[in-house]
Amino acid sequence: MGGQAQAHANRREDQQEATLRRRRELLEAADRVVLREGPEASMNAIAAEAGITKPILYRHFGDKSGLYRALAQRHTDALLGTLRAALDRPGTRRERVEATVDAYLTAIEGAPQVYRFLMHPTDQAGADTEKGFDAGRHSAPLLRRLGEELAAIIGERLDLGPESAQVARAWGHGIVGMMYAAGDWWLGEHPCSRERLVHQLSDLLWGTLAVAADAPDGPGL
Amino acid sequence: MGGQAQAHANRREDQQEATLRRRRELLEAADRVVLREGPEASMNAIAAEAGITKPILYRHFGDKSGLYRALAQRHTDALLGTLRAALDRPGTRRERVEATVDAYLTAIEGAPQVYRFLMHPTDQAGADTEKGFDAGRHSAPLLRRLGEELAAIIGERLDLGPESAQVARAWGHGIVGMMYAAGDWWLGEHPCSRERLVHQLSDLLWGTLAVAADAPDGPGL
DNA sequence: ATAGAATGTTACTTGCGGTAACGCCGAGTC
DNA sequence: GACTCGGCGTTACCGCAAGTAACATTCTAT
Repeated sequence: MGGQAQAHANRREDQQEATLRRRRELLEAADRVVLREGPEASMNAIAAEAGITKPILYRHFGDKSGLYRALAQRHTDALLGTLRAALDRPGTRRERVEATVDAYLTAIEGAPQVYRFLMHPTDQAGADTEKGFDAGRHSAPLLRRLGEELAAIIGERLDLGPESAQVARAWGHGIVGMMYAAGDWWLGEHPCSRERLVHQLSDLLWGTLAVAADAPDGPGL
Repeated sequence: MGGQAQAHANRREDQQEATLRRRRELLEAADRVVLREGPEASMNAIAAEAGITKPILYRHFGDKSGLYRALAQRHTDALLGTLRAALDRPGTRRERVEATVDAYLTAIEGAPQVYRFLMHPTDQAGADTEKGFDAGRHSAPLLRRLGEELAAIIGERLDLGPESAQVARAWGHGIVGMMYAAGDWWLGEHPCSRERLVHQLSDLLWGTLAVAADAPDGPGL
C-alpha cells in the first residue's frame, strides 16, 4: 500500500471512528430521555436532547425501533455481565442460583426505568409472516436474550443427557420467565424483601412444589 | 310499584339489555380486527368493522385501553377456565401440573393471535407514580391475572407454612412466567414437540436442576 | 472550479387517538 | 300537535407522533 492509499485508508478509519463516536453521543442522549420519560419518548424529544433534528437520528439508526434496539443492546450487555458474574461466584449450586436471582432483582429494583424500557416490546425486523404478523416473536428482546444466554451456560455445565441443548434452552427460558414475572409483580407490590423472594423462587426451582404437603383442609394439589 | 312505574322500569331494563347487546357486537367486531391485524389495529379500522364511526366506540368503552381491557377480559376468562379445569383433573400432582402446562401451550399454539393480543402491555389506569411512570405495572394483564389465580389455588391447596399466602404468590407468578417465556420461545421456534416441552418444564419445577450432574468436562454449575 | 460525500435543517405528509358539534329519531309530557 | 330529553349516530377537526423529501453548508478530492 503506497503512501497515498495509506493516507486514504487512514482517513476512512478516522471518519468511521468519528461516526461511531457520534452515534454513541446520540445513544447517550436517547438514554437520558428514555430513562426520564419512558419508552414513549418521542424522536423529537430525543433529537432535541442531542441538539440535532430528527432526520439525523433516522440517518444513524434507520427508525425508532433501530434506535431502541441499539439502546437495549447496551443495557442488556450490562445486565448480562452482572448475571454471569453472579453465576460464576464460588459456592454451591443453590448459592449461585440464588445469587443470580438476587442480581436480577437488584438490577430491576435499582433501575426500574431501565427495566421498563428493556421490557417494552419492539417490532422485530422481518416480523411479518403469512399470518400477517409474527405471533411468536413479540416478547421483549431482553427476555429472549437472557434465556438463550442462560441456556448456553446450563447446557455447557450440566449433564442433561442426549437432548442436552434442547433441555437447557427450555430451562433457560423458563428460569428467565420465572424471574421476570415474579420480579415484575414484586417490583409493583413490594410484598416482601428481596431476600425472601430470592429464597422462595430458589425453593421453587429446587422442587419444593413437588414435595410440599397438601393443606389440611383443602382439596389438595 | 304501579303499572306505570313498572312499565318504566321494564323499559329501562330493555334498554340496558339493548346496550349490552350492542356492546357485545362492538367487542366481537374488535375481536375480528385485532386477531387479523394485531394489537396495533386502529380504532378507525375497528369502527369500520362494526359499521360505525369512532366516537361510538369511545362512548361505550371510554378509550382504546378500555376497549382492549374488555376484549382481554373475554379471552382471559376462557383461558383461565381451561387452566383451572386442567389443574382439577384427577391424577398425581405431577400429572396435574403437566396437564396445566400443556393446556397453556395448547391454547397459545391454537390461537397465537389471541395470545399476542393478551400479552401486549396496556397502560394501567392510575399508572403514574412519583417516578413519572409506574415501573412495576407494565407487564401484560394476563400474566398478572394468571399469576394471582394460580397463587390462590396453590395457597389454598398446599401447606406452605406461616407465610403461605406470600409464598404461593411468589410461586404462582414464577410458574406463570416460566410458562410464558418458555412458551413464547417455543411458539417462535418450534424446537420440539409440545409434549417434550411440557415434560421439560415440569422437570424444572420438580427440582431436576438441583440434582443434575455437572457436565464431565465443564466448570460445573 | 467542480463534483461528491457527509452533516445538518426545514417543511411537510400521513395516520393515529381522541373530541366537539351537530343531526335524527323515538318516547314522554303538556 | 309542540316541545324536550335521551340515545344513537356522523362529520369535521385537533394535536401529536413517526417518518421523509428537499434543500443548504462544509469539506475533500480531482
